[in-house]
Amino acid sequence: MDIERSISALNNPMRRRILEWLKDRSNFPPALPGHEDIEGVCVAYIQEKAKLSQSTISNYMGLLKQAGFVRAERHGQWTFYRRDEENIQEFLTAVQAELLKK
Amino acid sequence: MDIERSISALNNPMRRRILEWLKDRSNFPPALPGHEDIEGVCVAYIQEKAKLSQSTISNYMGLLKQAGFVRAERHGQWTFYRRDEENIQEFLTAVQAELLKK
DNA sequence: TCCATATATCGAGGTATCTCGATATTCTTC
DNA sequence: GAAGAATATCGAGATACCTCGATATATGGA
Repeated sequence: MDIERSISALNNPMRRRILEWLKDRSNFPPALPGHEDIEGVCVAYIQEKAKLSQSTISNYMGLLKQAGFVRAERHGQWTFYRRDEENIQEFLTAVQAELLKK
Repeated sequence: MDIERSISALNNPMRRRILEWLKDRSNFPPALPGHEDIEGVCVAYIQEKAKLSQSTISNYMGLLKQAGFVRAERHGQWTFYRRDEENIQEFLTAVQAELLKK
């Protein structure tokens, strides 16, 4: 858990928005046929919603992954990203311990 | 409460360390004579501990203040900075609401 | 094997942040 | 009001971040 990297990843409005979008699969188009049971959203869907370039979104997801906020799972040619709730909770606990007085 | 500005202020290790130092007055030299009852720490003390230039620390404290993490109080030629626990708590609640799923 | 698709990586231009020294401002004291 | 001290602001060079298009890599299908 690298709090430095995590805060840095959060220091960008679009990356935070993506994290919010990923709370609910229904923020994105329906799953690809044959992939209905896979948790997570492919990069193309996130890019479409964010309206940023493919390389930027791929980079963002890599940063969010390094920060521990998301997990990536490859299925065929797609990479599916989903939130890592445990790590997110761990980060919140850590930042709270660092910021709060007692 | 500008979460954008707050996260940006936290996105620097020394600024976070200063916030931690300010949890406890005893992290700094004793109060100046005649100012024993004033809450907060003057810029010079923070600078001495941080070992960064005066202008940098002044700038950092300004950023922490804009972010709502500290309050500034002028007494004569000194500016005393102290943590704003209410705003810190408010920030933590806000970031938790944004990050946490339910 | 060759091609199309999805994603990752690379290189670069623009912008913001970091940090400093120099200077300005504010306040105290003589 | 002049000098000195504490802090704030300014200007600048170095570094990091943002974002893109171009290219590379991996996968699936004809």
